[in-house]
Amino acid sequence: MIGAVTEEQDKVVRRRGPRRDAADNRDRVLAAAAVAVRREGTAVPMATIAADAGVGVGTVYRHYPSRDALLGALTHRSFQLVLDTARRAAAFDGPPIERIRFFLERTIEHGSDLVLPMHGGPAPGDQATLALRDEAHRTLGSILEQGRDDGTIRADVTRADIVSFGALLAQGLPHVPEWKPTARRQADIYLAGLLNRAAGRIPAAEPAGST
Amino acid sequence: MIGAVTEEQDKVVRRRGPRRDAADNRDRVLAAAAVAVRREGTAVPMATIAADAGVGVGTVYRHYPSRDALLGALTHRSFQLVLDTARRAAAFDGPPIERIRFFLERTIEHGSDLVLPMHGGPAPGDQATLALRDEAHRTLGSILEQGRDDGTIRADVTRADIVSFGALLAQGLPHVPEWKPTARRQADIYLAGLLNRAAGRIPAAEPAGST
DNA sequence: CCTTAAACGGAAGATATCGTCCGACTAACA
DNA sequence: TGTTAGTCGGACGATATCTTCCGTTTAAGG
Repeated sequence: MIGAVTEEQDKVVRRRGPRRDAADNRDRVLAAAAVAVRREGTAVPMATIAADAGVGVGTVYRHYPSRDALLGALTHRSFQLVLDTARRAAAFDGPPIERIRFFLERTIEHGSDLVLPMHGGPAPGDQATLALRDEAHRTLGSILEQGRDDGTIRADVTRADIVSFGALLAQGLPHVPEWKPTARRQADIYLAGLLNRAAGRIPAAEPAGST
Repeated sequence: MIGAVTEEQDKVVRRRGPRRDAADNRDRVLAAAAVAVRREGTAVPMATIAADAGVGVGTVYRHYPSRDALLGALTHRSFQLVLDTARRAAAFDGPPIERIRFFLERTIEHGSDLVLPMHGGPAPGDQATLALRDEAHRTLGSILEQGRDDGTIRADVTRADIVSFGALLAQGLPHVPEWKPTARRQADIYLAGLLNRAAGRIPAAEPAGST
């Protein structure tokens, strides 16, 4: 009996992996959706996404059974990118303010890959994505605390402030065609505002390589 | 003959003014549209707007013959508010940085009345609205120049920076329910970043009027 | 090369939304 | 109060978009 059961399970568990074309199309649909959603909003026709991805509508619906599923996948991917960026920022070699700068600049560069703010963040039931978001917030929070502890960053700034500002920059303004340069300027001004004025200009430590 | 013609023209020219109920409904539709568009995006069904305004769809279409006309009216009104705010800011009694603060705070307060950034600014052919926008930009620019001239504001900041940031704050983040407090914090940080650090606190040169 | 499970595209029925049209209603003026 | 131009609401036919379904095509293992 046990042997037979094992064989059956084996058959069920060892299903073939996904086909190449399927995996490719899945990615292309997600990428096309990201661009289309930023361009036309979340109500963009599925047919448009399919056409942009170079596949049929049927293929879109096979990979993402509904519009919500597709938007959910988009959101998940966005938060993956945000968390990844936050972690790289935390590992960046430099004072806290420069880590935050790193985070904001990278976020701006991601551009149309970040679709999260446009339709309300993670769905309340999407635990996986919520976990990603929370971890990203925590990571950013730890950077901020370093800056508060060493006195270089205003003590009244919260991690929610940084996160909100990053989301604002990622979201952009629909009617500004070349958003990135503008976003970089905004970030520069904002970062200056983050510094603790009372601290004057800290001795900049060593010019570099003082790790 | 001339007399007869004059009489006819008189009849044509002296049409009655708009009826009370018509004027009221017109305003209610615009107000409802502003809220609905911010809540659901520019693709919000006209029926929803009509219901929110407490009128029939026919009434919406009579006042605004198409969705574009309605969005155009929304945009026009938004820029009227922005220009008005900019002018009040310019007349505000205080140093340039406080005038800019006044502008940003007022812009945040307007909240859902400002719908402009969500669908791409004024239509290219809408001269009246474009003029409103340009005048608002100029007004803000003059405030900024005062700050640059007296050395209190960073010289590398442009009026486009201020305008973009204001638009960002007005736009908000869809998934943040209580946006205004967050926006006020962002503005506070940004304003700090606007100040000219090198200037330290300069002796204010001449109090003013040295133009 | 052959077999087969899986993926593909797009036609088609079901829905949702649009914008028009017209009979009923009412504010404004005499 | 009577007249009437102007306004109101919402039903309706046209259009747009959604999602499913299935015959055809293809990647991958034997």
